[in-house]
Amino acid sequence: MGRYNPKVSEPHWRARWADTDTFRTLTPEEAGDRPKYYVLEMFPYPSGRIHMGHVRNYTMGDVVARYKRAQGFNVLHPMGWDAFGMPAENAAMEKGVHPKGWTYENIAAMREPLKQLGLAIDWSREFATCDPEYYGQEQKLFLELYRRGLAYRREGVVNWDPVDMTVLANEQVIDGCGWRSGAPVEKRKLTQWFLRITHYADDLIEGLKGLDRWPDKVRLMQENWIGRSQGLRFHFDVADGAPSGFDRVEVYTTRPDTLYGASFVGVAADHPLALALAESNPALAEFIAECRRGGASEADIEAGEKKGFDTGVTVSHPFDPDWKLPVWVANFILMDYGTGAIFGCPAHDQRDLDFARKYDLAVTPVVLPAGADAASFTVGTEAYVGPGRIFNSQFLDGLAIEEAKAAAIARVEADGRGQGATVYRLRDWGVSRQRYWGCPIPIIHCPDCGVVPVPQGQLPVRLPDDVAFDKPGNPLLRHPTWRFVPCPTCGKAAERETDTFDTFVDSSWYFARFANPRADTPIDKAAADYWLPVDQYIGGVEHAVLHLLYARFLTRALADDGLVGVKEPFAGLFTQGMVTHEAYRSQNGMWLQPNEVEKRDGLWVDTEFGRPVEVVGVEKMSKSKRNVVAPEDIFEQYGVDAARLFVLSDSPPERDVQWSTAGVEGAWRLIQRIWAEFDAQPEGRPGAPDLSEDGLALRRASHLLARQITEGLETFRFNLAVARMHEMMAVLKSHPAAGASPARLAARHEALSILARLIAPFMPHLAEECWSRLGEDGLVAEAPWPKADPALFAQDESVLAVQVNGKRRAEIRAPKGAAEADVEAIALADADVQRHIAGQTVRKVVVVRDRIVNIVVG
RNA sequence: GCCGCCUUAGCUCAGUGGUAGAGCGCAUCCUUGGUAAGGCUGAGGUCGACAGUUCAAUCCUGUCAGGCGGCACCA
Repeated sequence: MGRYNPKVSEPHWRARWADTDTFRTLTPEEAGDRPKYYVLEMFPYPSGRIHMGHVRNYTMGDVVARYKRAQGFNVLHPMGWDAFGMPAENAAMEKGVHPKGWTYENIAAMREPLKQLGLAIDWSREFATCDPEYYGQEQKLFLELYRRGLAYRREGVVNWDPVDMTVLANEQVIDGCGWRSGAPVEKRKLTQWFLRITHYADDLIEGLKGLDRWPDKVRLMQENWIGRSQGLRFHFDVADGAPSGFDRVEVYTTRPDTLYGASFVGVAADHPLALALAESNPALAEFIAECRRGGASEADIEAGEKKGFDTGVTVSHPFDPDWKLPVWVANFILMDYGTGAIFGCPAHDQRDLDFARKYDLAVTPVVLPAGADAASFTVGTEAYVGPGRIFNSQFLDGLAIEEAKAAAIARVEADGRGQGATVYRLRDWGVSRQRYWGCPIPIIHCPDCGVVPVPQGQLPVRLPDDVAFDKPGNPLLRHPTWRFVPCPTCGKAAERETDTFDTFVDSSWYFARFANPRADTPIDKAAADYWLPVDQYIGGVEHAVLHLLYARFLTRALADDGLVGVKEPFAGLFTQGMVTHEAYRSQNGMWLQPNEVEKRDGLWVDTEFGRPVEVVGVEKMSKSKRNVVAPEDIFEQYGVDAARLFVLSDSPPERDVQWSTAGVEGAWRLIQRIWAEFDAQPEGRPGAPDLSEDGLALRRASHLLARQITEGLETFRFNLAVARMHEMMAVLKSHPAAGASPARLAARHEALSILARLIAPFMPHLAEECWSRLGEDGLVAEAPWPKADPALFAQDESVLAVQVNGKRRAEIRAPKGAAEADVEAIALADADVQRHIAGQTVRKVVVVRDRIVNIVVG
């Protein structure tokens, strides 16, 4: 007899797993006919500390990995490090440490608590993206993309983060600010490397349909992000006033049906026509400069004020050469979407209407809502964007919108003025970063030969160790020797590319590298063919667009090159919620840590002085609010299994879970209760359980539990599985070992054996201790998953509720599957039912087999 | 503004077209040789609001309200 002591048991069993290499992944040959299962959690950035979010993420993956192992799968469950990135350089600048040393020390510091979590991981496959063995292979992949034209270099307007002194992808700009620094982003012109993700825009959308084990939400977000739209691309002929060389204005529209409602043509401030006109028009030049300044500011976007400049240029309407439209430069037109020019149809587009009202341009309705009168229908301050019939539109009159679009496109195409087109919001992925701590782009710039790839034999291009961080900007650019190399082609003095990759490149293929992380090619095709796709990927929803879209893109690019055999890297995706905690603020406005406050007489006070403390709300654990609970402290106090159990138990996995002391104590108590039942069981193996009454209820409960927990695991409802464990404890308690008959003891033994295996994915250390206490052979981690015996659920009698006019009035027993007429007779004969239908006419009786009877009277 | 999700006990959440549930918390009592405790019993619900479909709605449909998330001058 004794309490379960995680401090002794947990290290013991971890040592056993390590000694026996329990979680080593089998080679395909070893696996034989075991099916493969690849479960992966998004690998961590090595910040140096693990947090509760890691605990939750990796525990979830571990639950899946252990469950699938028990089911006989050959499981790949690896771990690595997303190790390049800004924080290492910030640490270098702030503390004078080298990014490399800082990163590897952090990895070492995080590896220990992760191992302490008891994760069923094959650690032999571990790598960090900053290992030259990894990024060297990444350089090979890039050169392959370059060879195929999927990587290219061009000058472009980029998002420049003035704090991090680097370029950001569009996806990394949030509300006009850098996603990491939070500083307002500036527009700059730079020559950058891009990956041609737009080449796969259609396929990335189409592929979403097949991802039926992804959250709808994430698929929707990706679809919106790619932003496909169908429309018409065509040109207006310039009628008058344009500089030479500009005899056309190319526009894109999704509403060709409204062409007869056009009242102006608008171009972006950076449109070539606008720039050409500005050369001889100072007022226009000033307007363009103003657009550039204001365009980035959040307040202006918020206000949404439309501003324009009439260029004096006119163009001819495509359907009527005599109809002239003015060309305006407008601040709300984006140069990098479509053609950077539009035609304005104020009656049916709110932006165009705002603009037209401000500058007093014509507003001609051409779509007539059903029931409206063509003679009197007008548009005031709200554009009409609903359905209707086309009018005021010559040959389009009377058509529905979709018909009119087709007709207008057909006419424009027949006239040779343009054609139907698909346009995407998605833009190519800029991957150049002006940083040191990233994968060097393996390119040499030669004054004569231009862009020259680093030859395969000279890879990897290693980062130099001797760099200085005393100034902002990229140390590679300032390095005295590193970048000066001879041109591989002509041998003349040349320079290395000093930009490094966006770290999202590193994480776009690591899952494929795990198939064989020591291969001397980027991806071991045979191993990747065996393991990919990842069967279950788990991570935060914050990566719904960035990481997951890049990974899907790169996998397609690699598949087209025959390097991998699948287009979709992640067959199943689960996005888990955050770990939150109440935040506490003292009277003087200081944030207090959870371990600095306590509840006294129902009020929160600070522990030291007993002064009242305000509970500010439940927020994501963060340093700034100081509402952080360190996993290591919890491991120390309650054990690893209690921490694992708690992050799985209180909320559905996709939602946020609120960390609380009461919650982890509840987890601790469940662990003790489970152990107490094993501890109370007499040693030795009783005979096989029989169906005698003394053990039947217990047998039913344990087999039902097996069914329920299996279902909970299959559907990612871990919190439900934990709730079922709680219920099982009540059943075990009502069938105690003390004074039990042999039949009950046998049923208990069976129930406990099932229970130990069922809890193993959740509380692996406790499960081993229980398994061992029960006298079962080997490790529970090697034991097969229990199967429920359906025969136990068969019952010969069912209990039915009886309703009268929809209200429950009685309960009757009837043979299982009894005929409706018999059940009806039993129900009508029931004393309680008689009472409720007395004096009324029975109008109808509804019998739902084995469930309920409803008697309608009146 | 557009799109999506959520709303069930004090809290965190299950659940089902047919008898409303769990954990935690709370209250009462028992135990104090299982003790950083254990146990018994109990209270607590207009299933966000309204309307519709149905013999029957917490569940299906619609409208509204509140909360959360994503996108946002994308032509």
